[in-house]
Amino acid sequence: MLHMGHMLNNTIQDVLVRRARMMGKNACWVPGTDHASIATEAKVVNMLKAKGIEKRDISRDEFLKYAWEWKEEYGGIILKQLRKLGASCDWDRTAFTMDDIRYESVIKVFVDLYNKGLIYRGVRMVNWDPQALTAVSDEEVNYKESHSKLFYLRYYIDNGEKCEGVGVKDKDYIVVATTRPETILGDTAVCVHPEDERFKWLKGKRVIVPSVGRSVPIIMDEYVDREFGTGALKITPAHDVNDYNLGMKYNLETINIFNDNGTLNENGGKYAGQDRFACRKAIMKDLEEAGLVEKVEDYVNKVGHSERTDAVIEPKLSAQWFMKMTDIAKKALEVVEDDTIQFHPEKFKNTYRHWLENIKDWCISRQLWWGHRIPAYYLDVDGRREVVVAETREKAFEEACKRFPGAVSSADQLVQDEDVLDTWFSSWLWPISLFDGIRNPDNEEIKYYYPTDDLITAPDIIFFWVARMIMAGEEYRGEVPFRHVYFTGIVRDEKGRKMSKQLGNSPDPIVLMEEYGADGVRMGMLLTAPAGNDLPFDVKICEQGRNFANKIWNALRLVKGWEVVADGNSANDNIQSNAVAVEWMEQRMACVLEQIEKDFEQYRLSEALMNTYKLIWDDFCSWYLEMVKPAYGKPLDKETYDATISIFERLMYMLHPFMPFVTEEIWHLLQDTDTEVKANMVAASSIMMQHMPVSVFYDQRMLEDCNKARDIIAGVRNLRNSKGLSPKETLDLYVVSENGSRMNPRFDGIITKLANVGKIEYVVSKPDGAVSFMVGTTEFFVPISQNIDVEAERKKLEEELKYAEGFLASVMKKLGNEKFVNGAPEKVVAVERQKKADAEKKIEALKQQLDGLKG
RNA sequence: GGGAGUUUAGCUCAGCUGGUUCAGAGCACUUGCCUUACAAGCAAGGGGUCACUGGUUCGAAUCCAGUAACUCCCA
Repeated sequence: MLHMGHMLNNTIQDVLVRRARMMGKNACWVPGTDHASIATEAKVVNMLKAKGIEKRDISRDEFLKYAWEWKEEYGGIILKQLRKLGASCDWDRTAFTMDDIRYESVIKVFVDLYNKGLIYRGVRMVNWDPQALTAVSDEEVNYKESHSKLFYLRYYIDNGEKCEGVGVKDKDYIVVATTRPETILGDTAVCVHPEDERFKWLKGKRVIVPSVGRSVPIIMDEYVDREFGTGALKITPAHDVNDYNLGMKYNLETINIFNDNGTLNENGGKYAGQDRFACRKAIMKDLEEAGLVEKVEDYVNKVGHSERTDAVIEPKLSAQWFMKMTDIAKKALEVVEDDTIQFHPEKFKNTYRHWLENIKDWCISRQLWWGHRIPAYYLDVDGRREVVVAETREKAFEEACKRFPGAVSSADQLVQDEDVLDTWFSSWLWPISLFDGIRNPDNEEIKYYYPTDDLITAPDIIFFWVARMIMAGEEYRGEVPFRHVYFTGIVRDEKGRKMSKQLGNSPDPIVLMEEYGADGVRMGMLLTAPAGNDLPFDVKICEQGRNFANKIWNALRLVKGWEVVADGNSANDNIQSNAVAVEWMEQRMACVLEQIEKDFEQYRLSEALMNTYKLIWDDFCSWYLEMVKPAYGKPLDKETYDATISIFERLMYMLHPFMPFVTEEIWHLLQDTDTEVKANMVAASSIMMQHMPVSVFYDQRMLEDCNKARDIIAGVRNLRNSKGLSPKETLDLYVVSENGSRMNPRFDGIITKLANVGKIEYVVSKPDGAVSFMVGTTEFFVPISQNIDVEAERKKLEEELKYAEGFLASVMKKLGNEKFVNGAPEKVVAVERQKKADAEKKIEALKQQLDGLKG
């Protein structure tokens, strides 16, 4: 099922791929799914159980048949849902980690790495998932804080007699603390620190494991943390990694007390058959009764849980396949350190480095059936068990004959390893195996598409997937698999909790899309998702997206509703200022486009979207369309109309990567379809095949002039607002100009229209019965018919004056500081001088106005 | 226990290698408008001691050190 994380991830991918496509690139986005070994196997096992079938009662082949059926039924759901989101993948390339090409690639790689000596089989302490009945890798263990108990148990000194734990005098026992009392059944030593004064007397002695009665040696090793518990540590080599290492070092006996499913085995004595947690209770009860418990404390520790089943992980000694990581990790680190691969945001470099510098060998075997079966074949050679590794049974047989002549007489005698490979052992080849680059390393596709450009992923699989893809890339292409890795945030609910199935706090994306539209949801997600930041998701942000789509739709209605006349002169008298409006909008687009291009270069998608949003809503809808909009019932000249359509069209191109559906629809409706030929052409085409506009040189001066005009318009509107004047009432505008300077007159028409001003006139001093506002250092007066509230005006002016004077004072302080004038760059000082001049001019003007009020 | 990151408006976040009136954006909020595209809207407006303390500097949201809170990763 699609969840919000998928939505976010795929929306981002789609934005990038649509943009790249519109920029004329051969953009390729291959969709695919993995086989999710553990999760899927668990589902299938449960499904069979519901049918009354136990996995152990059916053959491997039968089981796989059910698993494939399951895959066929559910495996494609996500891909189907992605289409609703608008994901513009290369759908006919859809791949699966267990389809033929990918399966063979994985096997080939395994054999190759084995032959290179990078893969080996060994008995190691692994993370055992007693529920899934498989080993999992270090990365698949989550440590969770848990409130448990610390049990203090008495280990009596062994005086050569069996100790039954009764009637023993003081000082002839030591106390050992443990969180897992059931594991005493496997204890084979007690360890203390060699420099711990408290325990020096124990040297060479032995103690009796409580209840068990086994005599074990005291060993002394610096590994022990003297501060923890009592300073004495029980050693259970079969069930703890550190204990295992000590066991190796001191040649201790290793007693395995657990079955694979977490119950006690025959070594558990009377507890055999009990679950490990039930046994813990039972054994504590018995120890209490035997007087072997010193005390029990509350204790908070971190307990490892399986990423897949959430079962408490049991360290278990078992034979597994591993991959050596040291050398390959070095290369993978280099290419990120030197920015051959860039991370966005960069901070993930730290996480990445830390992991690779402390990497351990990768446990790649899983005791499951659903997955790529390990191509290792065993045979008996003079009573020894030997292994050959080859891509097929036949090849393995050849190999066996060569290495062990006469050991086997037919391929059937070889016994294949029962285990499958970690799912990530297939995913890590993805960028290569997608283009069949493992089986056919020189094919045209892999040569063309590899290395890829962008990987979009969640930070929680940086090790599982990202790091390992880089390793595979280095190993099999001698080149990185991608140039940029964009880490998305984790989608959280409004309370900050990660959205998850268990909590049920994730909205169903499909329902959300029905409510707000796919475009609305896409925009909502992107707006709150700067790279790498967690994303506190609230369905409300989708509203903003929906509203935006609605806004654009209405703009289309407006534009398409205009009556257009070819003869400009008869159309209206706005033709001059319309031309200015068009010119300004073109400049404005070029300017914002430049910013958006920068945003994309830096993978700041939410910024790019916000800039597009403001360009369309504010500049285009609120300003431009209002500038050129003809009066009610009046037509528009064709030139302006054509320019408007062209602008509208390009804005849709810019928005298209973010909101593919509404832009596609509007683009079609914007087209001129007056002949059948044109209509057919439009119908056959798509906005996604059009060219993305690119930034061009723009006139900064013109943008500034327009900003000034916009400020003047806002000034007049503000005045209307505060004086309660209707927008319908036409006002006059007087501009104070003592030295004859003029504003750019090209915007006069626009000002008169948008501010509903009758005339603009330059004056030397204030006219009567007028209120004022300032833009920059220029004073504006608007005469109004009603009485002016002198007190209110005075208050307003005094406040402005106070601010200006305060500002001037701070500037003067700087300029009065010799160190500043001498030390700061010329430019900075000049700016301060300009500030001073402007502030003085403003203060002068304000004072005059105040004087005028008195009179 | 080790490491990394974050802290700026009610909320979510920009603010690049110190220097324009630098304290920003979107949303939310307030006021006035059913103005012939849009009330899912229009116009205008209010709002922050840049976590805290100290330092460097002519000048610090920005650089340095310490403190606090939160988050993530690893063992």
